[in-house]
Amino acid sequence: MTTSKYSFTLNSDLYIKDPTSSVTGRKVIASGAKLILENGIEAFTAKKLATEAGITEATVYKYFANKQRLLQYYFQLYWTWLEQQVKVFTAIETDPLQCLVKAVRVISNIPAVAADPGVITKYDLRELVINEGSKAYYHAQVDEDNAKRFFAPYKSITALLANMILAVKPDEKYPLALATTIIEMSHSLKYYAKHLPALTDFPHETDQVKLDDFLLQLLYNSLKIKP
Amino acid sequence: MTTSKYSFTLNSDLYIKDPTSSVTGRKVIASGAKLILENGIEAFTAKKLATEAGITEATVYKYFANKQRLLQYYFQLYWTWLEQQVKVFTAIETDPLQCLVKAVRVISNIPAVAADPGVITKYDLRELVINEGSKAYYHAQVDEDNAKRFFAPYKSITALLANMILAVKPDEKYPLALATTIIEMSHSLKYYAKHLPALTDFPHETDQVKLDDFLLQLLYNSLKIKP
DNA sequence: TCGCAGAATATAGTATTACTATAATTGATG
DNA sequence: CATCAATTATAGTAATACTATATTCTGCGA
Repeated sequence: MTTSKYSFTLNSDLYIKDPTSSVTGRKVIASGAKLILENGIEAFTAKKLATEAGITEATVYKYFANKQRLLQYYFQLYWTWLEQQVKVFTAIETDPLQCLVKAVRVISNIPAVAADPGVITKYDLRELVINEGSKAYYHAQVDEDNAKRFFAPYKSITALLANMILAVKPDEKYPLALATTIIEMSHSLKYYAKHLPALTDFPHETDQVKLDDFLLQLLYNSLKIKP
Repeated sequence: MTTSKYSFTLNSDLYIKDPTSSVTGRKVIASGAKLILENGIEAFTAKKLATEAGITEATVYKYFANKQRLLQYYFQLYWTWLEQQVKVFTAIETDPLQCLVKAVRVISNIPAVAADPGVITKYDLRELVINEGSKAYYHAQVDEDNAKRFFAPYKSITALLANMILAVKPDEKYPLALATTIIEMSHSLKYYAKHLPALTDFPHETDQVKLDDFLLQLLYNSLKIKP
């Protein structure tokens, strides 16, 4: 059952042919992620992907119409997976606050894991989304793409977190904006810590602990709860 | 003295020839902003800029090495100007809290103003930076560019806000991260309100008031102050 | 008024990219 | 064994992101 590595279904408008449906398709996904991570989406081309994957350029275009779609595929894959993770890890919690705290920890912190060659690790996928994810929607076609529901998983995890916030503090005026803030900053502060450390108080890439602490503080304070 | 429209000096590594030093250079800046705003940086080319400005493509390259540099020029122009604004508007405040509140309001809210043809309004410049600004640093060359101090103005305004935070709450553990959060969310929530309203609680573009309120709440709560 | 320098133009050219098209080959299936 | 889909090999196009160079224009000082 290699195909069911990711058991959820992604928006089929993202691809021309489902890349999980064949060995070649999976090579496209894996090599694409590797190259985008290494040199960024701007330097990434279909030709390089083909060479890396040992296939032809034409084949790449059988799966994805262009590199924007491939990026959006990773974006959707990541957020869909992360929402699942949040659900799995919070399922055991009964206390709404513990539930929320757990959710934030899951969102903020994905442990590195031994690499499975030829498959992207979640850790890599996360780094890809941290580095390039915003380009999936900071784009002239954002409204079109939104109409195609390409950002549904991102909205979905935000709504999930917002509901958890409401469960703790039912009169919170801005649950969605607060959820968005937590989610967005968990990504961008990690990028800043690595590349623009003057924008953070945790200048070392290793300081995941402080980032988690900051986000939880922000949340506790917003909900007016003593930690 | 049209030349001194922006009286501060930008990092000269950003350009090959100072675009404020000639009529042609100013046309490059104005037309570039117009086109990038209209269709995004991806669709923007030197040829289109040349046509729009009524000059030749070669001339464009006399001013900027590539479109990434032009974008970074707008980015730097915007943050430099905004920091000045913050300084000007907070100068009259003596109370640290009022000072901070004023700063957040200035950062979050730039009034639209009648267009001066051929010159970018601050309102447009802000929209450009909201839409495309993150691409100035979410880029494979971020470390190189950072070494060239291209992001200094962005760091500077963040540091300014962080110091204002410290003035109100000297024991704040994460002043920089909090300042970054306020600054970043003031931009991205505005973009989301317009394009991905499901991520916010203020779905109409006009709801600047709620965005301001959200950011101030976030700040008050983080500083544990009653509004 | 001349001559000069710097600015901009006109023109051309290159390597690369982002695709699209098509015929030939392979490989699995019934 | 025939067939059908997947993939390849090959080719081609329009656009992009520059770079180069010779020419023209413009204002300025001598």
